[in-house]
Amino acid sequence: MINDNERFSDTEQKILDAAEQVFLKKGLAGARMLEIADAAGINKALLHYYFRSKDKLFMEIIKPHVVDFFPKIFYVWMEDLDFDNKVKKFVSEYISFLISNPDLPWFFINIIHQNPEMMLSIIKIADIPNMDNLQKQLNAEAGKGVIKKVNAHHFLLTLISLCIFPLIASPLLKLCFELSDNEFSKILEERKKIVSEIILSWLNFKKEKK
Amino acid sequence: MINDNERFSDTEQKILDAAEQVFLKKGLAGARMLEIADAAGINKALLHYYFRSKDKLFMEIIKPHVVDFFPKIFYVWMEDLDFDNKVKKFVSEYISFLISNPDLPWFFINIIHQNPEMMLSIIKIADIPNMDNLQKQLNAEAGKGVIKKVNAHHFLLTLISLCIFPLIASPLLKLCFELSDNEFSKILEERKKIVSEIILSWLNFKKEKK
DNA sequence: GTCTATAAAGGGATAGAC
DNA sequence: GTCTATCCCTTTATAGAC
Repeated sequence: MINDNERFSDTEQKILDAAEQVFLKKGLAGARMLEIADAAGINKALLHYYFRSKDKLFMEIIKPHVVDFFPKIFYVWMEDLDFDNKVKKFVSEYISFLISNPDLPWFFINIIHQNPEMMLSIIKIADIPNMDNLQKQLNAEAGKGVIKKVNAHHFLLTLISLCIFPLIASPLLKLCFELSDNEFSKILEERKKIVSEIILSWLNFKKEKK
Repeated sequence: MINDNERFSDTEQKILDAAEQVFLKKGLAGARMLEIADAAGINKALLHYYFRSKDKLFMEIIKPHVVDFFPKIFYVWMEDLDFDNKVKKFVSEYISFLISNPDLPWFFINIIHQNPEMMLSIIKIADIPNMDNLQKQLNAEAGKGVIKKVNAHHFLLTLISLCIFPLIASPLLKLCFELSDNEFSKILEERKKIVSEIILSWLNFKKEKK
C-alpha cells in the first residue's frame, strides 16, 4: 500500500498498487508497462497520462520503501533496553518485517547493480544515520563489561547479513536444501532465536550487574 | 576465463570472454547482444552464427560457474582437519574466492528470481551433496564435546550468509557506510577472521583433547 | 479521464553477399 | 567465417477521438 491520505485519485491508487506489485517482483528492467496496466485493470496510455514515464512511476513506488527500509535498522539501538534485549528485538522484528516483505532486499540490491546512479539519488531521500552514534553505544556497553569491544561496521554487517541473506537467497536455498515452503518458513522462524544467540555469544555478552 | 583446451576457436573464445563479462555484470535480461559483440570486437550476426541464440550463449557462460560455485561449499568438511581449522579454511578461501568473483552471487540470485525454470535445469548440472553427510560430521564433533549440537541447515546458512552477503550488497554498503573501495576491501579482509570467530564462539568450540 | 491507434526505438535473429 | 542489410517482434510513449 502506497497511499495514506487523499493525495491520489482512485485510478492513480490502482496504478500505484499494481505498479508496486509488478516492480517488486520483476525489478525496473524486467517490469512491463502493459503488465502493470493489466494488473490495474486499465489502459496502457493512462499510465503515461498520470505518471509520464516508466522511470517516474518507478520512483513513486520506491520512495516510501526507501524511507522505511533503511532507517528501520537504526531505531532500536537508541531505545532504553538492556543490550541483549535490543539485539533480540532487532532480530525478531527485522526478520518478521522481511518475511512480510520478502522481495524488498532483492529489489534494492537489483537497483544498485543495474542502476547505481538512480540508487545514489534515492539514498539521499532516506537519511541514514552515520555510525558514530552506534559505535559510542557499543563502546559504552564494552566499557561496562557487558560485551567485548567491537567495530560498529562489523557489528551491523554481521547482523544484517544474518537477517537478510536467507530471504534474498530463499528460492535458491529451497532448491539446494530441497525444502518445501513450509519447511523453509519454519527455518526462518527458528532463525530469530538462533541469530540472536550467534550475535550475543560472539560478543561474549554478560548480563549487567545492577 | 571459460576455455581450458582447444575446444573453441579464437573467435568463439573472444565471444565467450566478452559474453561472460557482460552477462555477469548485467544478467540475462539486462545484457545486450550488441554490447557483447562490441566487447568481442566482432559483429552481432557472428554471435548467432556460433551460438544460435542469446539463451544458448548464456548457458555456455553459466555452466562452468555452476559446476564450480556450488560444490565448493561442501569440499572442506570432508578433509582431515580439526574442526576449527575447517571453519577457518572455509571462510578464508570462500571469501577470497568471492573477492575474485564479486558478481557471481548476485548473478545466481538474479537468475532464480527472474528465470526460476532456467535455474532448475542449471542446478541439476552441479551435483549438490545433500545435508546428511555434513549433519553426521556435526553430530560426531558434538559427540566428542568439541562443539555444541547444531542443525546442518542452520550451520551452513549462517556460514554462507556471513560470507556472501557483504559481497552481494557491496555497492549499497559502500554508499550507506560511506566507504571508499579501499576501506571496503579492508573490511572484507578483516571479516575472514571475524566470521570464523563468530561461528566458533556460537558453536562453543573447544579444542579436542587427544 | 479514458480509450484506440500508432509512432518511434530497441533488440534478437536471419538472409545473402563476399 | 565474417560482414551488411534487414526483418520482425516487443515495448515505451504519444496523438487524437470520445
